[in-house]
Amino acid sequence: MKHQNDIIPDYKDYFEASSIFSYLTQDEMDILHYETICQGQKSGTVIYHERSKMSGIYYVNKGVVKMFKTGINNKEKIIRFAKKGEIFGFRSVLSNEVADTTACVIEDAMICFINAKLFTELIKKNNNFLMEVLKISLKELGDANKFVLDIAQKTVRERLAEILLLLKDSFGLDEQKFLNVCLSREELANLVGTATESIIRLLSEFKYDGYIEVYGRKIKIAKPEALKKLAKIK
Amino acid sequence: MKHQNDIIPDYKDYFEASSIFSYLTQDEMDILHYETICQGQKSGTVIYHERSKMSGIYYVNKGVVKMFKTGINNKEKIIRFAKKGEIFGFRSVLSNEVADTTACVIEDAMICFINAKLFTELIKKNNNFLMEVLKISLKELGDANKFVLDIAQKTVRERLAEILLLLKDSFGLDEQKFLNVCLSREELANLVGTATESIIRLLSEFKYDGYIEVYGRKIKIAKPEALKKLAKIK
DNA sequence: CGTACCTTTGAATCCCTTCAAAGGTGGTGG
DNA sequence: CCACCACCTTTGAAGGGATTCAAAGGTACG
Repeated sequence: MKHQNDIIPDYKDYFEASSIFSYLTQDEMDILHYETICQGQKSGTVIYHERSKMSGIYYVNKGVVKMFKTGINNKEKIIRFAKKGEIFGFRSVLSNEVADTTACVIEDAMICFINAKLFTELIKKNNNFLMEVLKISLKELGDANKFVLDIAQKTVRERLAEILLLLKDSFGLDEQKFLNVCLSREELANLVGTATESIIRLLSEFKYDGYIEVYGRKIKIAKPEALKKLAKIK
Repeated sequence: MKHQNDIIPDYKDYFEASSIFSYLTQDEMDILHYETICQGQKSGTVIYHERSKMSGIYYVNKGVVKMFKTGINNKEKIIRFAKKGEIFGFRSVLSNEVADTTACVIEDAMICFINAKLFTELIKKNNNFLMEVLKISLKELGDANKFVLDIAQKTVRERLAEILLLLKDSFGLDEQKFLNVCLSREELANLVGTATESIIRLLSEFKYDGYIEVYGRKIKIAKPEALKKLAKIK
């Protein structure tokens, strides 16, 4: 493994036991470790841009990456996050297309690069591994379709409540019920699909109603049940 | 092959040469033909409902199927269409989840059913076939993400223009430039993600501007370039 | 030929966006 | 260490796109 950074985790720590790579054989794992390039990345770093040609896929060893599409007036729409143990960038590599999202670090991260040749080889040789990539894609597809329904039919208020709960589920809460992820108001807006000002107004409304507490970018989910009701989740 | 219907196409005609099944071996193809159940289905027939357990996947030999999710006030959001040569229902089968959409015939169809056991066996045994299923999923994922951006940032007018062009691309035009698919105003609304009345007003606006011609449910794409400009497609 | 459903049009309302401006915060360099 | 600047957050006000409700006209099918 080629290290390009001073913080070097243990060999075995690069890939989570629960990650998709647990489906590889020992031999394949050895090759993967040898070929993988890991690098620390500061918050704000762009891993790749929309419309750029992809030379491989990425694995998040630590930190958080947001993936967004750029639309009208350069306004971003966050499609999903990639966090510890997850891969990203494989859609473009496997479809042989340029990237359709931009990937940007939002929490200091350790990002591992796996070149396209190796990744496609692993996929072609190892059926179990391929199956797992398919399952990840299907999960993302299900999530995307669900979001399409939400954004088409729910109000901004309902969507914000739902997004807060989704963030709770995917990043978890600390012992004081604070979300384990910090987003700017603009990022929240780009996630919900609305204007920054609307997010600000609604957060202060939720706060007033006692559903959440807000300290800067730290959000405490005080009453998840109330949010759930508000979000009209079945 | 078990026929449950009076119109019986040629053996070899069931599965398009260009379909995903072309990646099967001859042996696999024989088994597939033996196990597949094909049936004519009238427009309006529901193939499966949201939240129902899936016992297999479906192949469209002829006709068109719409797949939609049901949201607030039972309003539908059409997620995609399946037409000749395409499969549907595999997301739920492979994820081992209940259906997250309802599949409903909108143009008299011949639908073939492939039981889950056979489908998963084929997928596990034939890597090329699995790879194709992955590619279909990735295509759908890319489309879904694109739509999420559109619905988050574009106006209804822009989205309608874009949807008309998408319908043109996926169903084609006849020699008089009429869309080769007929949708009710409500279905168009459920596709664009808006109210039926909005679609009616906008269609008449497009008509007034000479971009389209409308005769009942038949829509003629008179000026695709104008629509493209209107849709703000890059 | 009547009924059910689809389409059309009008009017009122509202949710949300946009624009503008002020207040707050953090980081950097002199 | 403080001043300055850039960026983020907040609040107000105005405007508009889209929804909703209501009712009439049209069409298809039994």
